[in-house]
Amino acid sequence: MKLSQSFVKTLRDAPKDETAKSAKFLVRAGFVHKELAGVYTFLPLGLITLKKIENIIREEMNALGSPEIQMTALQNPAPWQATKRWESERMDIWFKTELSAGGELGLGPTHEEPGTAMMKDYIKSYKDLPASFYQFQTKFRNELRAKSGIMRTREFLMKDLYSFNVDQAAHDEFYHKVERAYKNVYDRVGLGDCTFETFASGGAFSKYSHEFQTILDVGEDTIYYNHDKSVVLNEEVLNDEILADLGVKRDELESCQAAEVGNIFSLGYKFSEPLDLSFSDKDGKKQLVYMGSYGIGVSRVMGVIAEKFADDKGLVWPETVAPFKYYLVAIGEKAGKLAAEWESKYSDLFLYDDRANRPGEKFADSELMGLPFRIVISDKTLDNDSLEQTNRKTGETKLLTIKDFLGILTHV
RNA sequence: CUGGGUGUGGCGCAGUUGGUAGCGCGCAGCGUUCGGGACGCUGAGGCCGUCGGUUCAAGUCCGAUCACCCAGACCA
Repeated sequence: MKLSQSFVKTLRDAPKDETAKSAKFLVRAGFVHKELAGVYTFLPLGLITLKKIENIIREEMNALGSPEIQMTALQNPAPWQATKRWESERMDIWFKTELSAGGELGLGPTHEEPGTAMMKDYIKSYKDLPASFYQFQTKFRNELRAKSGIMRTREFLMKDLYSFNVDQAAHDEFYHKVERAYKNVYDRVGLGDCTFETFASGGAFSKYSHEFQTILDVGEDTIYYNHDKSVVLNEEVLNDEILADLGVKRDELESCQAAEVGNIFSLGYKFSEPLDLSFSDKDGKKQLVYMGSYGIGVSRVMGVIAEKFADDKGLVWPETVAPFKYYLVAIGEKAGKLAAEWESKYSDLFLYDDRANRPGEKFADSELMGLPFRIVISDKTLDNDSLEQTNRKTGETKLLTIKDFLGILTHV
């Protein structure tokens, strides 16, 4: 892609209303554009990054054998009324609106209710189970206070998965598969080393749930862990009961800040009962469906990655989620022609800085945008049939021959 | 929602005791530059968040309101 077509106008100074390091860089580097507090447009570079994360999650969800669908943002109040979650006193994050013809609608903050209600049409018999589906969808939450750039917003992209099983044993088996899939996701986006499955409150649904928490200074949650981090729990469940359940003592736990990047819940009959999602078992007896729900905030994960790896010069994207692998800088006329050629041939790999700016600015911007490698070709290097490759993370620079480099490209 | 703070060209900021707005960056043109955010000259761009008040006169004083930020609370 050509930088001139990427809506990138890098800023020397971050707008003063951004505080989080990640938000400052994401705005300065032209990944996102702020519309309102907690409401962001994803510009070309930001959207490509978001889609890369989305695709990693999609692959892992597909590997579970779960199909992808897309539900609606607009919500029918009826199923929410059935579960007593329509009233704003019970769910204070609703964005509600109304139909011109009369009647109220909501903008979905999550999708347990419509998902459960919908499945009444597809689950009739034990033969229809197990079932599950997932989606990527824009969620709306009327947060009292948005903050930290794209890590806590009022409109955000979420992957949510819902599972339907005949009983708890069948559910538990699927739940463990999702746990493993989530670990794969965090490994693949580069957060594996610093993300831990954490005991958390089950809220209204169950005794405990599991969250995936990424250790992060500016994270909103406090987590506690034992020496080898084999036991990690959220502060909200730090009590004698769970300490006994987990077999750890309070004084052997340390704490740190962390950001929640995913959660998995055993819902049990919490939704199937009020919405009457049931099936006929082998004896023709009616049974309630045992449910689970599993979420990953895709845009928040992007924010956490940005926050986690940024250094004082800018963003540092892991290769798996970077919008492009190479930031291409050409110095000189001959080099410019070659760069344009590479960009048109491998447009998914190169972000070609085709601006008329001086090299120094391009170098600084390449560091701000944080692509894994910067490639510099100049008429000088071309005379030696070579180019310069700089690793964004380590700063290490090496010379490669054009031939070797093109060889690497064709193997990507 | 409670408490605190901020709104002045695209971004960051200054603006004295009220007298009709300025700087840096960015942007446009010309020229010199061209491997680490160059330099010179010229130029464009602002109802000072909004509404109302006080005053001969308001960016500046008063009131209201909106937006944004921080801390807390909240957070399937």
